Amino acid sequence: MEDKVAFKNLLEVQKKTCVSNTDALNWTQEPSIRTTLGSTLLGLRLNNFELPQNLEQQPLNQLGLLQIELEELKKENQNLRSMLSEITEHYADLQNQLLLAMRPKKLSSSPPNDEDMQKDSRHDNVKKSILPSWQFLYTGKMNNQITPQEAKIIEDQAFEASCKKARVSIRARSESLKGDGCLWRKYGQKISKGNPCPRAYYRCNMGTACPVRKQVQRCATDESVVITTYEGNHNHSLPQAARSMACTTSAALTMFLSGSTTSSHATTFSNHDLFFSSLSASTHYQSASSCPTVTLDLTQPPKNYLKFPTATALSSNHSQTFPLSLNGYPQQCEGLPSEKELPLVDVLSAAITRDPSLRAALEAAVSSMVGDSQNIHNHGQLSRSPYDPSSKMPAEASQI
DNA sequence: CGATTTTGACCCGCGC
DNA sequence: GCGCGGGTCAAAATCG
Repeated sequence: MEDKVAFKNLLEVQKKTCVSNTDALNWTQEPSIRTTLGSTLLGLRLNNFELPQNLEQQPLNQLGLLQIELEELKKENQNLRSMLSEITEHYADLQNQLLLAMRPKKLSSSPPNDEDMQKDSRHDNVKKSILPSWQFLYTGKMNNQITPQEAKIIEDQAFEASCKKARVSIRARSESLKGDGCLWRKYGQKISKGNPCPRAYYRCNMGTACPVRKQVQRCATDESVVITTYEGNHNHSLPQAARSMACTTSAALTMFLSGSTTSSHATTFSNHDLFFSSLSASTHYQSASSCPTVTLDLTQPPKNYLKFPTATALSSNHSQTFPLSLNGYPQQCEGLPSEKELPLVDVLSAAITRDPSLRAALEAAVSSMVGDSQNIHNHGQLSRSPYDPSSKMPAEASQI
């Protein structure tokens, strides 16, 4: 009897896991998600045929009940497979629409002049380093629809966008801050306009010539909130704590790009210092640097983010913040139909087509971050901070 | 004494 | 062209 109960529980867990992992596939083909879903489906399929060893001793009516459940699960498994193929197809369509929306801008522009040509040659090496992370857009059936010339145009746009480095900004209560696992060297401090608290500038001191920098500043309106902004990618290996943070921020960026919070991610990162359940995110251009910045707000109270992830609302006004929800609750958006009326792919494609700034932000974020997520276990965004109790507390850290 | 922080000067992009 | 503001540099100061 215990075996039967345990087996039913197993089936329930598998059902829930499978459904939530399908949710997780929304508009992303991130390998980790695909792997997770694949292994879950495989496990479900295998377990369908791996009955408990003493099942033969169960009464026939119980066996029949279990067989019925198995049949139901098989059907559900089949449905999930069809959903998966449908979602994959929608994702490819979305990619197509994104590229189509990007094409007219460059195709209608004048031919490149000498200066453009010089710029091209000057940045060829940089382009080559950007391309791999951008190339994922040219996968699947896209290969049949994008000519090499168009691909180059899009590549140019990706380069232009990624010149404005995407940054990750984290808002957190100072008392909740822990070390991010990396060594930082302070190289400057400034009083910025509109905030009496000084802004401190740090450079990663772990690797030689590591380009990663971060800014730390207390919030002007709430001094208990510390805003830490990271920029660049580490060019060296990181300790476990830094990798953990990197996974968290990179995954947040990935989810932002895919427009959903996935249960598989939530499971994967639930043990991290910065917990997704208290996360809300937005991306915007900072006035001074024109950098697209993804902001992770860890000061908000936890939300029930395990609801079915849906489309994110997208602002049509590029001078404002794009309200992007990572908690599964889209924000209503003027000018766009209700998401109850449109599938996610339509909402996203409409918003991307409508808003060039969002498009640029996506390009920049994809260019600078997707490549990192591919090496997520080797590199990281964040590491030991001046707030790490084990490291020395800089004087300005107590001021900000 | 080397490593790190502090702090004023400088650079550069942007808006007017 | 000029002023403003953000970001960086580098010499001096401080720390362990």
